[in-house]
Amino acid sequence: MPVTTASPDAKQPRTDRGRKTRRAILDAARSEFGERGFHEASISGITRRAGVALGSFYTYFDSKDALFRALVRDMSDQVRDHVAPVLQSAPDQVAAEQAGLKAFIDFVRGHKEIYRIIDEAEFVDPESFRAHYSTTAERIAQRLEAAAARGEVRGDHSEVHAWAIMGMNVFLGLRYGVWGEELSADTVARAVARLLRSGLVPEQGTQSG
Amino acid sequence: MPVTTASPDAKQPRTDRGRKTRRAILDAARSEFGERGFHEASISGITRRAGVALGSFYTYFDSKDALFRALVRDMSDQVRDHVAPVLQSAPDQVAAEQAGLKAFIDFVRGHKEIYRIIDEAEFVDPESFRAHYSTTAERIAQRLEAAAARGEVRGDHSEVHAWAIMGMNVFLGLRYGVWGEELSADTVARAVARLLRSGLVPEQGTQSG
Amino acid sequence: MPVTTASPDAKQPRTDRGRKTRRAILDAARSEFGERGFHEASISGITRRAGVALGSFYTYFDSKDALFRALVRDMSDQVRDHVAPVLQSAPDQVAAEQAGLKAFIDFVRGHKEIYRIIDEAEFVDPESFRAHYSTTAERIAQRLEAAAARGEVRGDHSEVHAWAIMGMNVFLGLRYGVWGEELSADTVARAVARLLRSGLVPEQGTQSG
Amino acid sequence: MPVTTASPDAKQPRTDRGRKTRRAILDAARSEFGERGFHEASISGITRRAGVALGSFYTYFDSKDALFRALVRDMSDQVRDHVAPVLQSAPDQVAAEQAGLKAFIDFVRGHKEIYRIIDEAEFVDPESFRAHYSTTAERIAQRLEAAAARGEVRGDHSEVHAWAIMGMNVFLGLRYGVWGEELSADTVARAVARLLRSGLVPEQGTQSG
DNA sequence: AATGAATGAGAGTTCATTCAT
DNA sequence: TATGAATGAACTCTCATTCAT
Repeated sequence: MPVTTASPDAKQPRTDRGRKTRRAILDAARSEFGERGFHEASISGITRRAGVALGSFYTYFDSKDALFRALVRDMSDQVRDHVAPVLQSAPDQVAAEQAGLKAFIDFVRGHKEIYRIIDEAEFVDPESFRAHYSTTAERIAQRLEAAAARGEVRGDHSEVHAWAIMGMNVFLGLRYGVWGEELSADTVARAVARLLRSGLVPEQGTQSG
Repeated sequence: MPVTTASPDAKQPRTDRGRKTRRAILDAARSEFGERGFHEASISGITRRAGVALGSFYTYFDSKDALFRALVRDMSDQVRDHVAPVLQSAPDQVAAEQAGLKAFIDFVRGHKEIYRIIDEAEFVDPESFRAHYSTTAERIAQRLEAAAARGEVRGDHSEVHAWAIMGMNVFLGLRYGVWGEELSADTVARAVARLLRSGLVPEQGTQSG
Repeated sequence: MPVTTASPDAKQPRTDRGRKTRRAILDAARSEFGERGFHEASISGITRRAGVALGSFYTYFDSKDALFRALVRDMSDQVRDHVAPVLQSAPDQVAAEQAGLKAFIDFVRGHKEIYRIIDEAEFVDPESFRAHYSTTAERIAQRLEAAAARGEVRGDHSEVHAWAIMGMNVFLGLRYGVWGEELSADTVARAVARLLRSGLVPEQGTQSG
Repeated sequence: MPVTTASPDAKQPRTDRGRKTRRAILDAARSEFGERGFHEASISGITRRAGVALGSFYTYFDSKDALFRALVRDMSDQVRDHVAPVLQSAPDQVAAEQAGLKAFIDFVRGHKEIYRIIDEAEFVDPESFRAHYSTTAERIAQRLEAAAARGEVRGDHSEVHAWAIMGMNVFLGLRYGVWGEELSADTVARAVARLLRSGLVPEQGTQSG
């Protein structure tokens, strides 16, 4: 069992058959919650999709809530794992954010249920919801501060900037990842990078304040 | 019949007493939905808060869903009405967005339930949810395009910029309006305005790309 | 007020306006009960059809049940009033029953709601239901006995015969009055008369196997 | 899968325990619907009688309506199964109808709830109601036509005769099966048989006034 | 470990009836 | 006499959870 994500949920399967059942339930839950939302989703619907008996659910999860929490953490981790690598290899911080946004939109296009699941945590399990966004924002803020130390960006208001960037990313992911794909992920990310680099106002150098 | 607010819900009260009851139910619903969320909220809880009988609810609303929809539209309109005026008097577009964000955070601080209600529409009544954010983004995009015509901002990718700005505003409202008030609305709005004006990267003029 | 049907329902209107309102409610009730049945029918539906306010209903009727009872008695009387006259002028008893059945089917074709209303009394107000059919059967039995005294029919088992005749009439009315009109009322009545006159078996007495 | 009773209702029990529970609910429903009628009957009343939890009802039936439909079909089949055998062994068609009516009245005396249940279908599930009576009448008509081919009865108007016979049977069952037992089933059946054989009119042709 | 029947609290909704105006 | 808002008991149905097998 990995140390970092030792879960307090217990109910870990002890046999191979068990592991397979648990995995089937988790996958089914992702579809069910994604398609119908937490409240409309039902345990019986999940076990039906998973092809296991209703009662088996409680062999692996304590409750509907516990399953949902596990799923939110899982998806949150998946986003991070998908985006984190591309941040490393960028030449500067703005380029890193650009690459991150592109990777994020790409990920979202392949996992459209992520919005319904993470956003619904606001109602089902506010702690998970707060944890997800607080952690994400903090990571961005740390990157910005490191970049500021390297002189790449201004160092004031890193937290505000972090939340602003996260907000942009989330809504652009919703708009161009889930709702429509009129623009390529790359186009969107480049437009945002330019905004981050020099703002919206043209001909910066010649403006008199 | 006024064109702007003609509601298709019927069930409008015909007496003063009726109007007062309907208003009481709406107010109670705002609290109940805000505090407990749509699914945890109950009609009986709402009528208890409103001080009317359970059955009276159905004198004015067709269903729990219909009430929720009415509420979402109502709050959506309220935000717009609160923010719109301050946009007019700004000297330029960036200043307008700054004023708008400040007004928005202020509004949110006085109506913290707005997030729970509008966001939950994603699950309860996706159409309202989409309508709210699509409309909001379009309004921003139009402002940007008008500003571009005046030479105040770049005119490319107005839609992307609009969604980016809306995303920033929403998350900053959540962070500094609902979750905490460590920074003044003005401080946050100024930080964002500077980002919009000239980006995150210092000493713009001397960078060689 | 006629002596014979002095109703204990009280709530008789005292003005012309009142009489018109009461009549409107009764007519509306006939349609509503006929179309939707007693339980699906609603007082508000009836008053809506009648074009009067909900509360006005209770000015003229004590309850939904009382209205229903009034209606059953009313329709029961109407059938009788429609059928009775034709019985008088028949040359013999079988001819009378033939004329009665024809008149009944004709009446039913113009008042298809009668079955739903009278039959539903079995559930809503069993006493009305029993009263309607017992009275009808007794009337037939008395006619048969009078006819037997005149030598027109056999005199044994008049009650059984009365119920048999009533049963035939009711189901033929349902079949050829309400459900379909493939045969004329006259054809049906003549077929039944022949059955009553000489039975179903051909050439009595001379049958060879 | 047996062809004859393949029910489209799904929700069939898979264990013996389940089969017993389903049966208990059906039996309880028969009593409850018979005593109180469809609308006054309640699911909770049924499950209370059956000695199972309220929720268990929905393990085996989709709705109150679905249960009612199942019951109507069940009782309709039971009558047929009870009456059909005695029709076979009669020497001629009139004798068959006599035996059938006797069997029917006997059955009704042991199952007085059958009228309330089948008749209420007119309001709750008109299709079942029509199906029951149309099918019954058709069966009688076919018997009459076969008998006509054998020269036992007249062959004209078989459908009218079938509905007439069914109507007699139904009302005589109500009168002497459910409402009172003043006459034996046999007496009633013999009186009807004589009517069918030779009509109501005495000594055809030799009557002197 | 797996099954699926059983449980019952709790929800939204309807509508006959009352009553203040 | 007429109105229509207010009432609340009662209903059907859902589903997370438990448990005997």
